[in-house]
Amino acid sequence: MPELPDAVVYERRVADGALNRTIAGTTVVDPLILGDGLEPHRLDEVLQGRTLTNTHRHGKHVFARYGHDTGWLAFHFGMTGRVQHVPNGEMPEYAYVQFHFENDGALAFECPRKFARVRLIDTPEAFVEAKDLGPDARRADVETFLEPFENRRGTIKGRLLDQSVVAGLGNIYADEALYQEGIHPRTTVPALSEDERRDLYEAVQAVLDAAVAVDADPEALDPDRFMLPHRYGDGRCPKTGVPLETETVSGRTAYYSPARQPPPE
DNA sequence: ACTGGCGCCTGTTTGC
DNA sequence: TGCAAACAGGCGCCAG
Repeated sequence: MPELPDAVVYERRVADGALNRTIAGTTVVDPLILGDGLEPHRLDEVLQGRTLTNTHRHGKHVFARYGHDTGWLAFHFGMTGRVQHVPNGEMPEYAYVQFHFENDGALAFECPRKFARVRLIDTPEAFVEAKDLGPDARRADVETFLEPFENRRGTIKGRLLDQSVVAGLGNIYADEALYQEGIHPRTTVPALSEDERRDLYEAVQAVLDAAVAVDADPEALDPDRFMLPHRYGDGRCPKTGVPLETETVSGRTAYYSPARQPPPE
C-alpha cells in the first residue's frame, strides 16, 4: 500500500532488519517480480556473501546499497507490495522475493498483486534520472516542488499523481492534501493561484508528516482533521458532516467533500 | 510535449 | 448463501 509514507516505513524496516547482515542467499518465487530482465540466478550471484550497507528513498522507491562501490537494490511496491523482516522458517504467503541472512531470518518482499518490482541498479541518482522522477515530495522545498507545475494544463489531481512532476504522492494522500486545501481534484493547474499552490505545498507536507507519524496507517490519522479515516469509515466529511463524494479523475477514484471543495467551472 | 485512458495481476468486497 | 462483477493506496504504454 505504498505511497511515500509507506516507503518511509519500508526503508526503516530495511535499515533496521537488513543492514550489516551477511546475505546467505536469495529465493525468487516468481521471476515476474524482478524488473529490467534481472534473472534469479544473477540476483543470487550478485548478493550472496554481501552485506547491505546503506539505504535511501526517493518518492515511492526504496534503495539499499550492497557492498562498497558495487551497486544498489531498488524496491518498488506497486499497489500491494511491502517488505518485512521475518524470523527463520516463517515465510509469509506472498513473499515472492526473499533475502536470507546468515543465522538471522530473512527480508521478505511481498506483493500479492505482482505489480511490485525488485531491481539491481547502479545508483539511486541514475535511476531517478532514467525513470524521469520529479523531486521527492517530502524533501523538496516549496520552489523545487512547484517548479514542475509551471506550464501544466491538466487536473491538479492528475499532476499530483504524476511521478515525473513530484515523486511520492499516490491516490489517497493526493486526495487528502486537496481536501485539506479545499481544492476540487478536477481543478486544473492553471486555475490555481500562486498562493493556492504554495498552500497546497504546505498541505502536502502536513499530510505526509502526519502519515509518517502514524506509520502510514491512514485509518490512524486524526479523524477530526483528516478525511482518510472517513473514506474507510462513515464516508462523511469530518469538518462539515456532509457525505463524501467520488469522481473518476485521471483514471483514479477521487474522494472529496462537496461542501469544502467546489467543482471548477 | 502533455494528457487521459487502458491493461497488467490477483485478492477482497459488492451486488444480484 | 453463491457466484460474477467491480474494485483496489501504481505504473508503463498508447493514441489523440
